[in-house]
Amino acid sequence: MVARKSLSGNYCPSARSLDAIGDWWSLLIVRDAFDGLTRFGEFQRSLGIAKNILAQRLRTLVERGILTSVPAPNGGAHQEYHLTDMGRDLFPVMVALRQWGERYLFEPGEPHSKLVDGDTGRPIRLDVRTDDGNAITADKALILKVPVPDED
Amino acid sequence: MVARKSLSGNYCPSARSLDAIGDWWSLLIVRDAFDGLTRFGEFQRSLGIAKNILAQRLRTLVERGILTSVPAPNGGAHQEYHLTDMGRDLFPVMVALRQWGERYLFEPGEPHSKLVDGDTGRPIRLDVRTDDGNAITADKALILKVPVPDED
DNA sequence: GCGGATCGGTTTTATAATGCAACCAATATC
DNA sequence: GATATTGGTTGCATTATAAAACCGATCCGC
Repeated sequence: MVARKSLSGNYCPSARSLDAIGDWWSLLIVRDAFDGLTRFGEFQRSLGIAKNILAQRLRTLVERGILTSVPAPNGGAHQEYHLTDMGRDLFPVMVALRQWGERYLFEPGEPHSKLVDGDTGRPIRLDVRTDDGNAITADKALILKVPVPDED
Repeated sequence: MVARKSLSGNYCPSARSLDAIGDWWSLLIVRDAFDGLTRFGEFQRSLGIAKNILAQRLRTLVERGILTSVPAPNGGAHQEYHLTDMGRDLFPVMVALRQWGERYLFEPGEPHSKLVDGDTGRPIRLDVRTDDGNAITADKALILKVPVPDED
C-alpha cells in the first residue's frame, strides 16, 4: 500500500470521517460498544477479530477520542473501553447503515436484529431533513463546495 | 490476511452493510457519484485512487447493485457509472458521516463543504426518531437481538 | 495460597490488499 | 493521420491483516 492515502486534509467532512473510522473494524467495534461491550475479550469474542488487530484498533480509537479506556470499575485491574461523546455521536451513522442493510441485504423474512426505542418499543428510523423539518431526498440535496476546490 | 473475514452471514444489518461498502474506497466513490461524477477518469482524478483499485471497486459496486454501468449517453463509446436506487439510498449514511465529521473533525472556522436543500438553500441535517416522530438519543435505543444469537 | 484457567495483550510469520508505474487498445482531438 | 486522452490490465514492491504462539498478570477452585 505504500501507506494508505490520508484524507484528513480533505475539505469534505465525509472524507475526514471515513479517514477516522472508515477502516475495516472500527465501526464494528463502535457498534459493539453501543451494544454495551466494554472489555477487550468481549470485543474479541463478539467480532472474531485477531487480538493484535483489536489491540491496535482500540488504541487508535482511543487516540482519536472515540473511546476512552478507564482503569477499572470494581477494583478489578483490567481496562474498560467506553464511548466518548464523540463516539456516541456516531449513533446516526450506525442507524443509517443498519437501515440500509435491513432494506437491501436481507432476504424478505430473514431474521435480523432490530433497533427500537427502549421506552416505547417503537421501531427507530432516521431521515434527512432541512433544519426546518422538511424531509428531503438525495436528488434535492446540493453540495456547496469550499472556495479552494482541492476536492469536495 | 488469509481472506478478510466476511460478515455477510451476520444477523446485524450494520455488519452486513459494512461488509458491502465498508472498505476503504467504496463510500468515497459513492460520495463522488452523489456529487455527479460518472466516468472512470473523473473518479480517478477526484479521489487520487490507483486505477487498478478503482477498476476493481467499480466492478464490485456494480456487482453488488450499488452502481450500474450504462453504455454511453451521447454516442460516445465509454461507460458511465450511475447510482442505482440501492446506491441512492445510501444518502442518509453519507449525511450522517458528513454531519459527524463537521462536528468533530474540523477546527472552528475551518472551511468545509456544506450540504443544503437545492430548492430552499436551507442546511440539511438528519436525526434519529421513532416511527411516530419522536427524536431519540443513543442511550434510549435498544437492540433486539435475533433468536439465534450468533452475533448481534 | 497453590495450580490452573482466563484476561489482555505482544511478537512472529504468512498471505491478501493496496499503491505505483508501465503498458496497451480504443477513442477523441487536431 | 499523428498525438493525446480515456479506460483500463498487468507486474512488482510494500503495507495491512490474520493466525498462532507466547507471556505476564490476575482470577478461581479448593
